[in-house]
Amino acid sequence: MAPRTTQILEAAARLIARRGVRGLRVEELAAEAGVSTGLIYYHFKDRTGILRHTLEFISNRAERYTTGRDPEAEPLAPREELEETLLQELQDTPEVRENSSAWGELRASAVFDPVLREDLARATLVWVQEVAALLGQVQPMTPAPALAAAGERLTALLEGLSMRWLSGGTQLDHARDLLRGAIDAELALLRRT
Amino acid sequence: MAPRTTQILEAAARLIARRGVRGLRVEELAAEAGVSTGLIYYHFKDRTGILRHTLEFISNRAERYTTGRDPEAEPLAPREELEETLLQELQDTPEVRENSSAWGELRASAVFDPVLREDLARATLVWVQEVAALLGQVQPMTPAPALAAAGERLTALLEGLSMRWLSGGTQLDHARDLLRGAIDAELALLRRT
DNA sequence: GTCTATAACGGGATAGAC
DNA sequence: GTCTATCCCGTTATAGAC
Repeated sequence: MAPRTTQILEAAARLIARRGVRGLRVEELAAEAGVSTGLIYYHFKDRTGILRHTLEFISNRAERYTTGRDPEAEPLAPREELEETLLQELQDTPEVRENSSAWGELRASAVFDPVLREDLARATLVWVQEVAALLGQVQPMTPAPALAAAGERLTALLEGLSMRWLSGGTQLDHARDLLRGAIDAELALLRRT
Repeated sequence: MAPRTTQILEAAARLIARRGVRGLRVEELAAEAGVSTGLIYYHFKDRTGILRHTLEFISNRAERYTTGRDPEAEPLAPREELEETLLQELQDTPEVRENSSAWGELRASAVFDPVLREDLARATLVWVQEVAALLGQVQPMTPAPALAAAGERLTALLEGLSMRWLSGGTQLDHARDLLRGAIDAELALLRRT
């Protein structure tokens, strides 16, 4: 990917986090990225193309910051790794805020835009499986379907909590507590399976 | 509320469910409601006014269909009532689909539109408290904060699952199973409190 | 690949008659 | 309260030069 494209996609992620998919103006994107509108259409064809590529860009980036841990640090216990992975999405840093609000926007847009659905479903699946794998490390010997279900619930809950946080209804700390509680509940359930 | 306004709001709910908040065109709304655009602006002032009132309309309607049960039928056991109340939001009927997708849209819009936040927060609170009360009937003697937390988690999860359903990532039946599982998990947790 | 300039259009909002 | 007609602005998208 050319440096210019990356630069545009970074700007798009920033802007979507700030104004939403609905508020994204191509001209504003051009200004934010320091390029012309013409160049954007040259690279991404149309508005939907911009959104599609931004979704892809965002989910790649999320994988990176989820996976990437300081190699110096001692490896975490499975339980801590699970918790940390999930709680990482509930932090008030620019990058997380960007990813979360862009993700929420794209999820909402996908309801009405079939073009976005496939990419979104794929990215979701990857995420669910990652969480399910972590759950499996905490509770080995658990049947795969139970792990998958718990992974789906935890990630769906996380999306719900993110939206409430971003839309101002729920304080960040509170959302984090709620998520921790859900992890407890799910692990307790798995233990009984 | 005048019959005309209701008629317009019903049309708005339908249209938002079909096209999204972003896709809502005032002119199209007028056609759908069988009135003129002028009348819409007369009643609701501007586009945001339409959205605000539609949100209110939708959450009132949701309360109604949640609360309203055939008085002939025998009263449900608390556990069944809880489950039914929550699962009612995961049904493939026009009314539920409308409410859910409009709700999701408004939630997503509120992230970038402060005007919508207050109403949304209030409507959410009512809903959470209703679920918490039902949980309290299933598990009496549970401390209120634990009930509130479980209520918040279940409703947030439900929002997350709804979005996945509507955006095509998760089958309806599967979403319902996942929700039932979460109810189990939460009740098990409450029992240990 | 990148820019500037502009075409083309959609859609929010209002004025004024009835 | 309700309608018709219309203004006008913001936005997407393209043409064409460099």
